[in-house]
Amino acid sequence: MKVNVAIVEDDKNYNQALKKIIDFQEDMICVAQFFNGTSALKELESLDPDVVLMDIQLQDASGIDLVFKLTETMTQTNFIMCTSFEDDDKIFTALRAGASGYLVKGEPMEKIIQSIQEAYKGGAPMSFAIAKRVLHHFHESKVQVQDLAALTPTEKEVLELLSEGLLYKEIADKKCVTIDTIKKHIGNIYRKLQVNNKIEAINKLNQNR
Amino acid sequence: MKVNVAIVEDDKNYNQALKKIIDFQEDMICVAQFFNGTSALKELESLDPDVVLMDIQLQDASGIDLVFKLTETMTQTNFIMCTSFEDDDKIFTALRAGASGYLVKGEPMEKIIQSIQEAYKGGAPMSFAIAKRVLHHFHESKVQVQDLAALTPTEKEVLELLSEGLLYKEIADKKCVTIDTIKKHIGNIYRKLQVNNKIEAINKLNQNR
DNA sequence: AGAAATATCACCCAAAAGGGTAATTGCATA
DNA sequence: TATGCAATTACCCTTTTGGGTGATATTTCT
Repeated sequence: MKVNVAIVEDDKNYNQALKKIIDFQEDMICVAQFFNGTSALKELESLDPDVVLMDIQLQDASGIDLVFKLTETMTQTNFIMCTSFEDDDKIFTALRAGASGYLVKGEPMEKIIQSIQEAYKGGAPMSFAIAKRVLHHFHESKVQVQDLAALTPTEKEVLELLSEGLLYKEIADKKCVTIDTIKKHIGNIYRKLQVNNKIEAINKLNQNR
Repeated sequence: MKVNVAIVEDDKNYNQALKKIIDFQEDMICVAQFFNGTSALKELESLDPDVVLMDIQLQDASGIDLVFKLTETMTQTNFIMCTSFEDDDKIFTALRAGASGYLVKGEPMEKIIQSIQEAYKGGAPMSFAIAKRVLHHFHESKVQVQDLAALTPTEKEVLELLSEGLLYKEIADKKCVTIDTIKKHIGNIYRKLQVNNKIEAINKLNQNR
């Protein structure tokens, strides 16, 4: 059984080139080519391809919006975003919208073929530049861990509950202590984290996870 | 120039097998083998390998802690975590600690070799199961976007400022309106998001990005 | 054993947050 | 044109939060 691939790409030459190289593979076939977002949005769902190569920048639509809408119903289809510029924000927006992979244009054809197979198998094919950004996204959390390390176990627990939206009183009830104790803990937390209110403390917490 | 690889793995057989297959490659060489965390922590830094294959579960240490410490100084080295069980939490903790890739044990040797090369080039090699989890991590954000969509542009802006830790008064000054206006906006935000305080509102915001 | 850190509770006070009601203006759409 | 929504301001009130000070018991470390 061949992998069914659809292409949404408004550069006609690139679209054609993709189709050719895909059809040239033994184990995959290009079942549809779209040159704009409107027709893709209308017809892709009924075609139900295994993998879609989706250009991010179309004249009449954003590839990200298309993926966002289409993934609602096409749960079996894997979308690979293709873009000519590596925009930091767009990577994460696209992945959140439901994309499985993210390639920059200019990848060698063999990398694209490999990515289609990887997406089909449930992986997350990405260009190196993109993978680096995604990694960096996680690595960012590493800064300033020493701040949180200064908190005692009780203080960490209180901060955790605070971050869930509990009031002082609710935390006190949960821990079976008075509200004054919680106030004391929170005062100490603020001093150690060098912040002045809940939000700033929670932001510090979130930076570290 | 060959890629210098170090192995930290307490399963002696697996460690040996890895070394053999690495040394068999033309373009890489195993420069060190460690069978416990202590010796790895002491000696890895001076060896300065290009890529380290790091077992997560060592008898005397956690591979994640090792990576956390070592990446502080070994900024040029790429760490690939190896684990026998795919623990959801551990993936993200490891990536945050500074790992470049994450493989489950049982990958074919060719996948491991390919991953070493990918890590060396700055990519993020991952087993399919892991890539799926990472993707899922992003896809999770997709739920409940409709809530935030109900906010007017002004309300979104106010919520954004609120999430940065600004006080009502500071938001009012920044937007050159009275504090009562801000209170009104925030009241509307809470109603639309069905929450009762800042923290809950900001949590909803963070779920969507 | 003594010192330091931690966890607990109490009281006071001011600032901030949250909820309710009401009114005005402008803009867009039915 | 009318209706509704968005944005703005005002005033009322209560609860929550944050900061300061001080005290006591327990645990931890030296």
